[in-house]
Amino acid sequence: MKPSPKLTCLKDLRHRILTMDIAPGADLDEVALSDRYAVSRTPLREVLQRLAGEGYVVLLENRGAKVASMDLGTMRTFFQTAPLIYSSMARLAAENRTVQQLGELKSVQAEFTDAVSASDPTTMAMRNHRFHELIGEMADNAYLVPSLSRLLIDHTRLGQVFYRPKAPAESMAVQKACQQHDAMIAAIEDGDSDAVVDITLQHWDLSRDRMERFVRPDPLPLDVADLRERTHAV
Amino acid sequence: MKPSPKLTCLKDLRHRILTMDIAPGADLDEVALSDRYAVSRTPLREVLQRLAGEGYVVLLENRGAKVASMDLGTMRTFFQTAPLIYSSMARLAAENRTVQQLGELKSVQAEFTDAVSASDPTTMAMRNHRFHELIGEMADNAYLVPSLSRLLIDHTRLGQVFYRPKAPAESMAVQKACQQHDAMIAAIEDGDSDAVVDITLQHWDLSRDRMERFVRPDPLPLDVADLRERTHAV
DNA sequence: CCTACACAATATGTATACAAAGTGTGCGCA
DNA sequence: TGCGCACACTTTGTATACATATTGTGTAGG
Repeated sequence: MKPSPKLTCLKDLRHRILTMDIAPGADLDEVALSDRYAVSRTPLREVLQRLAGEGYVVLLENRGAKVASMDLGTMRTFFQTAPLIYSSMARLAAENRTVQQLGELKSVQAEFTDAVSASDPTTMAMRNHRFHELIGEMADNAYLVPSLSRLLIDHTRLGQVFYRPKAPAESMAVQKACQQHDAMIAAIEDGDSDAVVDITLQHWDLSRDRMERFVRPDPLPLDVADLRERTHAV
Repeated sequence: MKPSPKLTCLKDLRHRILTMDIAPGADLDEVALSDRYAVSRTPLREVLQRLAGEGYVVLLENRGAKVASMDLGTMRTFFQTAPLIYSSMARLAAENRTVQQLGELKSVQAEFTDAVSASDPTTMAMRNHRFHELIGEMADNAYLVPSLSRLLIDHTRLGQVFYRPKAPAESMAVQKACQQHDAMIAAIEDGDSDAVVDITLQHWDLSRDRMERFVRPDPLPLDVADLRERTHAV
């Protein structure tokens, strides 16, 4: 039962896009990719079509595929939309989860914790992605899942910075996020909709703070006296 | 500038699925379709992949494509999700619409009114679809649009009954829906978010009532005495 | 020197032939 | 007669060759 090269290609491209190994907005060359994954252009194009359907890439008529970009407009929309979808999904997950899904969620959370301990940012990001994707599956809502998936693509890409803590405060934030995951699992297991929505929104606030700090970091320290001199110098 | 057969195929399949000319759950034969639209299997398969990405069809590994079904679980989710997405989109549309989009919306609404006057159920359904799709475009939210699109697919299919009025009461309902469209346009033009959300929810309630009546119609009139006799007879 | 057009090079889109997987039928055997 | 296996048939998946569109470059003309 070896996995088909096509499926490998699909999953690897998803992975590389989420980890920004392939940058947002980057052009994808069909022949280069079909060469890399040892499939012909026909199935490769089907993979690209599928990735386009999932929101990972955009297809341009007669001008190939490129990775979905993350411009300012996108980000604005992202911050506007995320809490609505995340909280809706959380509520539905608490109502509709199966025991099997709950087990898988715990398993993924354990793996996530391992990655945190190992300080492996990429693995952390991917397992966090899987964690939230699973909550989407639990919600069992075919209409909302596509929205969640698209949000998670950009969340995971934006959140890379989250898992590469520079300052100790950042490291603490990851710890806290991890605890929130545990609390979410508990609330989902209890079927406590209100609790899981509450924790989810806290989780979002934490994540948003980090991301906004990345987008709009603290200004570099200035030496005012020095600045004044430069002004005169010119 | 003649349209490519591929694009014709894509649009026509969408149309036929929405009008249930191709029934929910129906199997799609690649060779039959590629024959019908005069394209080879390669571009046809790309069309199917794209339709799958949009939620019109589902692709089964090594077992072809079938039109997205509308089972009980789907419908339950549909009724649960529609008001959330519709009202969110309405609010965003009022905030983000461009004047050009507003013009197009008015134009589509005029066409819809024409179809109502002409009592052309299929055209009504398709123009109603386009009307709400446009509101999605106005909302300018790449994360929510896929959810709206999927809801509209099922709404349009389910709502066919809406536009084939049997009783005078049904005909009145269509008139009312038409007026609500006008009210939505006015509210969107004014940028009155609260108003458009309010009207949108009323619009949903109207539509939902009709659809639920279809799903769970009034029971057939019984002659109780007669029923009793039958019971004894057995 | 800049612009515009033409042609070459590259990349995408389509058709067709072939391979592989799935499905149904019929025959043999218990 | 019922079950199971094998083989043929149908359908889907992949590779490759060819057609078409886009892009870059070079040259001629203003």
